[in-house]
Amino acid sequence: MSSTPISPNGVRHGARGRARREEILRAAIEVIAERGFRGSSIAAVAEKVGLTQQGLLHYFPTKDELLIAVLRQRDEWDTGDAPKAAGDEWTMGNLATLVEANAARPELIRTFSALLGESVTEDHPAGAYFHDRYRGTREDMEAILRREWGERLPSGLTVAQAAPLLVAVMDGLQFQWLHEPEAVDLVGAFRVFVGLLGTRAAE
Amino acid sequence: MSSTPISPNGVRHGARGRARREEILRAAIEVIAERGFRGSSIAAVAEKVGLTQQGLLHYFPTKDELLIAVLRQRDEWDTGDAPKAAGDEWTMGNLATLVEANAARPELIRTFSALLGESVTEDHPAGAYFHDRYRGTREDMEAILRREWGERLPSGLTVAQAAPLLVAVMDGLQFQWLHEPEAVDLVGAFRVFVGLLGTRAAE
DNA sequence: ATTATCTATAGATCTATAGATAATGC
DNA sequence: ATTATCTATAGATCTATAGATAATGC
Repeated sequence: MSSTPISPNGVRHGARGRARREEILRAAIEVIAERGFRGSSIAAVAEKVGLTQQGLLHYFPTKDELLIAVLRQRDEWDTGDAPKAAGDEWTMGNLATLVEANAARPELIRTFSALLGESVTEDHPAGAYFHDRYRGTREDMEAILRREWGERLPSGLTVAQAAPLLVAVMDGLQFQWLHEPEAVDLVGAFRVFVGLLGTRAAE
Repeated sequence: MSSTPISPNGVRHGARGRARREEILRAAIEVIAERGFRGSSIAAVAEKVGLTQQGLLHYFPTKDELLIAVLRQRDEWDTGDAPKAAGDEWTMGNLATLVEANAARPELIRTFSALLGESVTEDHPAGAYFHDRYRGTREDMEAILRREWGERLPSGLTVAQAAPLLVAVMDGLQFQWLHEPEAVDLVGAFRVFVGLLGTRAAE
């Protein structure tokens, strides 16, 4: 029995193959940022890494499986590179730092936003991913808010009320920022919102 | 000289044609809600109204022109049907009512959200539209906020700070709501946010 | 005349399968 | 042996143009 790792699609890969897969995923993220998922062809991704379309299909047997892998990888490069020190819990503070880091990687944001848009259409291969992700993200936000302020924020909102708003503000600001980066201060606006949540309401 | 109105693409239409155009736009909105723009074919739209693909192209000579017309029409059906009495100014109150009305028309929201996502990709035919729309919407929000509370809101934010957040919350909540309508209270969450903006901060 | 539709069709793509060949790794 | 790639190709689509025909409106 070989101990060679098996990728989610069952194909075995050595170190060489693993590097190739990552290269392909990087290219796929770029292509999706440019044309969305439905609008992009696997041939365009293949060309970017110097493969034929059929060569790429050796690593990811279908276009949908490539997308699933992209979503996983994107997540990792996004939150994985996060400024959160190992072992530390997330806090409102480093959440803002994450937004700051994102602002430096517009292609990751563009890919995410394009896929988020497509994902609301019927039978989209990213539909389940976003459905689950949102549920999880709201829970994560609740945990962070609770750790920071307890069940009720200084502004008077409950964590259950604030969490979806926090997620909405992050997603929504990204769209405005992608369309007009000069006019929208992604990080600044996010900080203002966090400040609003944490401001004590008058009696 | 005929007084027959001329549509944006230069084709003349009588009452018959105008009704047909509207029928096509309604079908296009449905198809885009299902498959996005890049993912949908004009043939699918044509079939919905009982035309051949080539028959549809008589009314909208290219797929892109169909999309532009869809965006215009969607806007009209959205804000046009708004609960704002004729002549009245927009207020925070009927903004919430607009969100309420939207929640009853998920297909319009789905079309909007899918197109918004696609629009951040390169050379997308809706790119200019969304760019301009965001700029305009932020200005509209600033005007509404200013009318309601003056240059500084009770919470301490300036209208310039609050406007992009207001837009972001609306867009962002819609995505969460489309993915999990049972878990996200679109109208309720929006109202909570408006309340947050209008809550007086403690000294 | 003009408007509304249709048939026919060119010319691009796109995904995925089949099967060959070259390179690598025990 | 297994992995990495390639050529060939089937089978679907998709947009848009050309040109014919039927219906409608002054």
